[in-house]
Amino acid sequence: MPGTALLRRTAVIIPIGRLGACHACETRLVSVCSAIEEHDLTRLAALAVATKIPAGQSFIGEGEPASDFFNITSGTVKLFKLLADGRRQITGFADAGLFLGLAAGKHYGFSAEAIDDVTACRFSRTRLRTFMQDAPQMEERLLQAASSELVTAQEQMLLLGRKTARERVASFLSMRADIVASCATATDRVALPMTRADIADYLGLTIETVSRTLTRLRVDGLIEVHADHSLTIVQRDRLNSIASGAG
Amino acid sequence: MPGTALLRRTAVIIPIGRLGACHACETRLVSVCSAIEEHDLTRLAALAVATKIPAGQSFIGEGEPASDFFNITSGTVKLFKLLADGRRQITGFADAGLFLGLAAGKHYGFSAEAIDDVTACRFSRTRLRTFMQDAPQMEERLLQAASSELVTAQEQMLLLGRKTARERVASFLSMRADIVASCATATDRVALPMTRADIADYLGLTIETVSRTLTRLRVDGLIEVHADHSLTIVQRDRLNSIASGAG
DNA sequence: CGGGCTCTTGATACGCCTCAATGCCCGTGG
DNA sequence: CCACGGGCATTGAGGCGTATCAAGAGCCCG
Repeated sequence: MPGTALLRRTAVIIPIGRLGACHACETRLVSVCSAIEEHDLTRLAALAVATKIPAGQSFIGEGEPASDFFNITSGTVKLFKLLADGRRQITGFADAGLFLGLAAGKHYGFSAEAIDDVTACRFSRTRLRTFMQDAPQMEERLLQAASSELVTAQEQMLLLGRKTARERVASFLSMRADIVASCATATDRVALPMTRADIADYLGLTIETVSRTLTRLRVDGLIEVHADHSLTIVQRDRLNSIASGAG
Repeated sequence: MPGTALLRRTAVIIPIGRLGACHACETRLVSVCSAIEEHDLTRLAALAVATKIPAGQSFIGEGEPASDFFNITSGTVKLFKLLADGRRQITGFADAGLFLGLAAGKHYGFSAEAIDDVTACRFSRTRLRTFMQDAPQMEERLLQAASSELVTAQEQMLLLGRKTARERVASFLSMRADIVASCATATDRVALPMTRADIADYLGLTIETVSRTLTRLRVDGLIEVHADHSLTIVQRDRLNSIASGAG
């Protein structure tokens, strides 16, 4: 069976204090906080607890009471679900700017672990709910965020249910390239902070198939793989057409 | 390739008028409208257009401007995405009470088609947005609905990425049984209004595999299949344990 | 320089897909 | 009334894509 993984849990997150830094937050423009007006930002800042999460640290466990939301400000997080025998499905990667914790009722429906060193703003759910009663733009923004995540989720279902390994990997690379493109820092290098095992568990494949598929994409001249966990997409259109099933 | 399907589109939905029937709506208690207080219901009713959608009718097309929300009041709808060559992934079935259209930005990210005869309340997105400015409970309720759909979506990703055919079918039947159980009408019969092709496209399998798997579950004494597109689950615990990967 | 981890590559196995045939149900028309 | 046709479901035989098992290379870090 594919997707075997161990769940390491240590309940240590390092709060680095209420910084009141929402005004200066680099990710504010792309994140849910962008909806908040100047005079409300100070109140929001009072709710936010800036935290550091070291690489490899698990900080949300499926089934635990859903007490907090997180807004990632740097680094990358993986979200996943497990079966009893250890098979793992990564349901998404959360990069800087992403709001985390919407997919939860009373309890989290997923687990979360930092891939590299992560900084995030933590919000108490109950306090944020109180805050939203005075700041309906925030609630509207969260609804937008949830809608956008639903679109992404459905796209991923299409990938998992109907795409071939080659199409899945092409889709993944294309997606990652879009994230890079949306950042200010212009570069043609696509960073892949996650391991092959993570990519495999995200795409519903095995490590070996991901590796072989990447090799074939490289041999076919579609990508160039670099040593530092990054790669360059040489033929973006062909990659996209493969990703959409026309390749 | 599995999941081949034709998209039939005829833009006919039959409006049967503003009924002002929100107060009496049978699905109100389970649907998003449950958040609305009595004195606001009349205003909501003025927005809702009750519509009939005949079986087989497509009424939302992926990529079209997302103009409306729908609240299903009877019947079952399938939501799906297509690849260029016709491969299809059904991302969900929407039964009575479900609110439809959250997974959309400016344009719908999916298509929708009635499986059997469907009745639904149609809401203009822009008008509903206006309504929500005075009725924040509605917005909060929509956020809840979106969260709940996200949880379901992640569960489905786990199914599509990591479960075997047997586990997928067991999960599907268990899910359907839960829906029946949540209804007032107590019965041990699980109705399957959708075809084998629909089930296959929902589970990321082929018609034949679904059929064979159902046969095996029947031979193993876990279910009884009836002639009228319904079945009975004989051993619910064993089915559940198969569904969760422990089978 | 060794140990562990990640990644790649090869040989083989297997679960599900593909292709094909048959049966069932039901609406239609003679 | 039955013959016919089309859609849906079941079942079987064989093939293919991805998983599994196994080995080795590259790399980081102590």
